[in-house]
Amino acid sequence: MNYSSELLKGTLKTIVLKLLADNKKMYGYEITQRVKGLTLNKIQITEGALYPTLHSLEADGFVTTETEFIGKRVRKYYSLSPTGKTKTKEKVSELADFMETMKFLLDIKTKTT
Amino acid sequence: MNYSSELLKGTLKTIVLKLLADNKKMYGYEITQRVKGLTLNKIQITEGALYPTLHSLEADGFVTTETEFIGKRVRKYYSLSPTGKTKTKEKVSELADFMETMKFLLDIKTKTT
DNA sequence: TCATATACATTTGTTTCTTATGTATCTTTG
DNA sequence: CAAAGATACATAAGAAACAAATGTATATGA
Repeated sequence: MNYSSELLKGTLKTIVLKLLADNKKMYGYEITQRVKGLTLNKIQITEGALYPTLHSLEADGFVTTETEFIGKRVRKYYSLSPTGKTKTKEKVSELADFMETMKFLLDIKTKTT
Repeated sequence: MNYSSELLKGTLKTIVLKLLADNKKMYGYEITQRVKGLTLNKIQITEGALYPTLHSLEADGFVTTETEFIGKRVRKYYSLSPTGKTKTKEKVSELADFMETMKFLLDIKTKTT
């Protein structure tokens, strides 16, 4: 089982930033596998979502990259920049706050009628 | 303050369904005000988002409508259908599950390097 | 050798929202 | 009493963030 696709929207960037904050450097494919493993296959990040996200984070200066060769195959590592670390804290705490709000909304038993 | 807009994506339908489950019947404008009030202005549902969502829920048979006139002004009430009630439980529990997963992902302190 | 996994990337949708616009009535306030 | 703001519906155009599909290439295991 995995979640209906619309739920991931808006959280992917935060997930990626948080993983980079916890792991110093990671490459794209590794990120997809890590998330898949950590969430027991519930969240599967597609390549069409991940790579544009990583490129966008790089364009915004939140991550830096270094290319490494494993045999003949290229591997592109991503690391947080100083502003990226600040951004990560903001995004994570915003998402945590949002989840608290959602939890409250989903639990309410208000009666008006 | 309010959340960056992308966070609401994917949760709006669930919020609406849950409100209807708790309140028997509500009209569109009322829903926007209720959410605004309950979340202390953190979540403001726009009309361009809400009405298409309500129409979509109706088209899918999850809600039924009844029109009422307050003076000369029309007011359209929405109520959950039986399948809508089932759908609500599904969506709410899926979102709750997703939030648990996200909470876990955001708290991890895995070290690999 | 052939399927699967690893690893990057882009293109073309689709969904779901925001912003803007439109219509109309009701209420409050200077 | 006029004008602003609130109530109440709706749709259209555009943006954002994904999924799905496609492409290229190397490595590995059966």
